[in-house]
Amino acid sequence: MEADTSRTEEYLESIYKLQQEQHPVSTSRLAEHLKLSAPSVSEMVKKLTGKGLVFQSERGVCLTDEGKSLAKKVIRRHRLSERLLTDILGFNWDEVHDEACRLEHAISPEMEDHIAKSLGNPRTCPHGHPIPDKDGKLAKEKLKPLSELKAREKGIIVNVFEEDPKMLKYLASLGLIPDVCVKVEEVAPFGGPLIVCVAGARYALGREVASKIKVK
Amino acid sequence: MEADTSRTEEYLESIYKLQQEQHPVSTSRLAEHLKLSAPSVSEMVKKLTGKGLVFQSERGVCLTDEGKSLAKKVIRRHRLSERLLTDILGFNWDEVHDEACRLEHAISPEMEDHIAKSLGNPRTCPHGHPIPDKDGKLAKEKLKPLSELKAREKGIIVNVFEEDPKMLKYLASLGLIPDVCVKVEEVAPFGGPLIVCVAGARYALGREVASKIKVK
DNA sequence: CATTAAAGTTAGGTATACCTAATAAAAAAT
DNA sequence: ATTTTTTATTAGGTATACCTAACTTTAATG
Ligand SMILES: [Mn+2]
Ligand SMILES: [Mn+2]
Ligand SMILES: [Mn+2]
Ligand SMILES: [Mn+2]
Repeated sequence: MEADTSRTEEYLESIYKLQQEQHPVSTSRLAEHLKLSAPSVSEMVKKLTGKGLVFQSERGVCLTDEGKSLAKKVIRRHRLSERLLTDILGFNWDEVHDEACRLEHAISPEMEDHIAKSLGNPRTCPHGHPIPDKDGKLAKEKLKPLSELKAREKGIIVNVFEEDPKMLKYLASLGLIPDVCVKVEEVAPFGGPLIVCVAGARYALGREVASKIKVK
Repeated sequence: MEADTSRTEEYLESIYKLQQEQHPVSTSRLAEHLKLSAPSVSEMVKKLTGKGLVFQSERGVCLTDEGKSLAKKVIRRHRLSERLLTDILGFNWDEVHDEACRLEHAISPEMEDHIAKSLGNPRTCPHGHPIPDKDGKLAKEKLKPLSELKAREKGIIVNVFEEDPKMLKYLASLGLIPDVCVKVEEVAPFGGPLIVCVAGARYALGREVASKIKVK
């Protein structure tokens, strides 16, 4: 039962996020996401294994139940922080990720409760991702990336799997934010762009970008 | 121009606060306030000296101009955090110190600005201490401890120099909070208690406690 | 199948910030 | 003026979390 540091939290958070895209998380992806060298991550993963927070399968790192639970606590604090920053402090959605990534380690359970209460127990972060509740329960919906819609199909944006401020700013400038209805007008062949219609306007969106936007 | 860590900030903050009570700050007082061993503090002070943030005089540690400036930035973030916690998130004044002491290191200049703006540029923290402005300017008033008032003298509480939650809770329960008018009814001799009148009620207050309450 | 490339780990090292035990210096008390 | 006490520092050590360079293992490719 060793003390848990903010670095531990940061690793677990990253592993949790990455495993949503691809299940066992490779050391190299983790290192890239955390902007650390591979050996640093390799070493830390060993320590996390020792603490019973992760285990290493054939193809990569997996969270244990305890690790998953801690990760969700961190993610709850992260997403509540983001909401605090946008809804109360007037930040834009593209400015909150890094800020929240620091705040999440400085927030006590009491502050977490106060934020949740003040915000009226929000269900999602500004990017549309669900906020785990106190028991770690996470609402999961069946979503598909916008890039998989066919021509003339419509969808409502649920979330945006992206943390790069520039990309987020760009998406917001097109009105591609949660709860907005998008219609795919055309899909260019050979992995080409999508022509989408948002609030009456038409835009060409690269596949890569469109794959980050999850719709229902 | 080395990177500045949260520990550096914490030391400078403590030194700044302690020097207000007694100018050059002794290693032992600093160690006690930071809840660290004397050798740890001794060592860290040497490092801070190397960074040009403090210097050691005959009787103790003093902040350089750069150290003072950094300390005031930390204190600004601390006090703005406290205000955020009480005014927006609904904390009581006795619950915010430790929380703010962690938040202050996780807040960017942008967040600092957003908090200040959202709160309407508050001039003081919930305990009545002035919030340094962006340029480090600090409003200073001539105050005296409540314990120095004579019988039948009145004062308005400006601030409470105390961070212990229990004490703060006690003071709030008596209504001894900033902007409240207190009248000293009697002063018991030989360092005995003061009988004070607050909002029509009468209380006996120890000298020690009364010395923490600054009035004008 | 052999070679090359990618991914992961070991080895050895650094910086930061803490600790206890021992020692030195300064202040207070006798 | 000694002795005692307090205060400060040095010495030696630990934990955490990072690094580069070198090596090993695994996967991909000709
Ligand atoms: Mn984070
Ligand atoms: Mn988010
Ligand atoms: Mn602090
Ligand atoms: Mn305060």
